[in-house]
Amino acid sequence: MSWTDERIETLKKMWDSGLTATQIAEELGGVSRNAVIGKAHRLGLPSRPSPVKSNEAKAAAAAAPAAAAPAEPKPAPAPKPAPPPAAPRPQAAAPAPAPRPAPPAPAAPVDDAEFDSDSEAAEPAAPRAPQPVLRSVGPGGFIRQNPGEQAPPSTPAPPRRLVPAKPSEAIAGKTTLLDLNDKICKWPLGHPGEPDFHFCGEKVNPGFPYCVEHCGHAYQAQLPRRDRRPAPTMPFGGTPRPR
DNA sequence: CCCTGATTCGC
DNA sequence: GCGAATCAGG
Repeated sequence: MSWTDERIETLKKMWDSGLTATQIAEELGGVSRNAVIGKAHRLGLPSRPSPVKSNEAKAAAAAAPAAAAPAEPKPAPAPKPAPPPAAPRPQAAAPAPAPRPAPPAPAAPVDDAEFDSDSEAAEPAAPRAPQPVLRSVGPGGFIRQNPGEQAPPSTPAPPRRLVPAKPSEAIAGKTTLLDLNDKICKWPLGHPGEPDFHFCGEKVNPGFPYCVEHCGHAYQAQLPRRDRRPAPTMPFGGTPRPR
């Protein structure tokens, strides 16, 4: 399989949606997850929380002893033909202030307790809210980071597809991956790979990856423990609606 | 073990 | 440019 324009586009969007390389590979078909990752990097797509610590400082010595390392534990920073002006290794790439769905976490129980105007100001309309301890919940009931907050290296474990990729052309008028862009709500509905998997598609709340409505679901103040329910776990995109 | 993404390097 | 092999952390 070759990287056609459409396939690249799909890759970008799925990558941006926080899907794992494996999921993307399966969805695209004909490619391995390595291919997806390799392509993603070649495309310059933003790095995502990887299990591997990003030791920028010491990373130098961690080159590639596997390929050809006879027996020379020479940690000497091989003076490679380093480009004079530019930085040697653009390892630290932390641009996207935009939160992305991923970190699984003890689903934050969200009772249908509404936030009145006189209550906590957890309005999504206030992206730069001074509140430091304002957690939010992502599409699977995942704890999310606030905009501008760099994600701690939490293990991304988006729900796995349980069904093989299907042609899935049963969806018409639905917002598919191909329809995603910076302006529309990326709130996923259904599971990737399922015939009816699609995205919200509403206009996003500026500064957020979701529309106003889904921001309301995604960004909520952490409720007091006492008010939590044991496990209101919500499957990936399981029709997030107030209970 | 499994998973993940990052990186390298032969093609 | 591509991606298998490999690395490395969780």
